[in-house]
Amino acid sequence: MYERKIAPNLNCGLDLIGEVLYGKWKIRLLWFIHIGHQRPSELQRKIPDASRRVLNVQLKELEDHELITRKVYPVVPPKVEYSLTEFGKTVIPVIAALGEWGDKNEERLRTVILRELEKPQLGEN
Amino acid sequence: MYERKIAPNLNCGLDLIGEVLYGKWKIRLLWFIHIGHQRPSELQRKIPDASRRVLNVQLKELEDHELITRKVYPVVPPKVEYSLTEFGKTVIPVIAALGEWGDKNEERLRTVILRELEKPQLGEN
DNA sequence: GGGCATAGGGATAAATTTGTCCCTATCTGA
DNA sequence: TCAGATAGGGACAAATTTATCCCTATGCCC
Repeated sequence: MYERKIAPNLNCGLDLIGEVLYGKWKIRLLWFIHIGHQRPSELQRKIPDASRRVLNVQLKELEDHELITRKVYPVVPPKVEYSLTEFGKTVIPVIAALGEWGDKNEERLRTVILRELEKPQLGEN
Repeated sequence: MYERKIAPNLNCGLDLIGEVLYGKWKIRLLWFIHIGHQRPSELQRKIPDASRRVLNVQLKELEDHELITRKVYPVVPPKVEYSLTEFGKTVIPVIAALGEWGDKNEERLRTVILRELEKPQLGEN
């Protein structure tokens, strides 16, 4: 496992929430679990751009940070279900606010984002 | 300048907002500009853990994404002031929600975050 | 002049995150 | 028996982000 060489900043609320939500797929994972997709294979199908490996890693971190719980059913084939903890549920409105802002401004965001992606080779000196 | 090799996902609002806010210092920059620290040197003093270089890069991206504007005063020594655009102002409540959640749960977050940092060498098998 | 503050950029290195590949294990169904 | 679904981990590579170092330029102050 990777071991940090630089300590994180934990000065303010923004630093703290960043430590637990910052991760390419974490917010999506929380959201999908929230709306009822609780099994790893389901989540992987919902987020096909993420590799299984990374989803597992990020799920583990969410679990370590007490935002979700992992319940293992002693059956074969294995069955695992993730659920939001009470603590995890409290962060859902914040994620919803993020998503709403993104949706509301979809067109504009798409424009400014794609503009940067499409002409990186033209210097603007 | 770094050129992406993998296209970003722009499927939903969460992807879109991620493209413009994802960056170690971006949220902090927006916040500090919001509360009145508008000059680069001021921002650098407010965020001493970030290198000047990276703050400049991230400010440039925020500007490209139309969240802030950069006003240059033709004086010597140089003077530059960043301001939120109208668009940028609309994201402030979302950032505030993030910060509030972090502040409200400060103690718990600090606990779970530090727990992971402090015993990475003890296997849990 | 020398040093500091202002603002910023290029080249490159380091840190961190994310992805790929391959392996384990069990039961079901063809 | 062999393939596929289930869940997951180790080793390693690639991508991406962030930091470091050094450079430019001007005016002020001592």
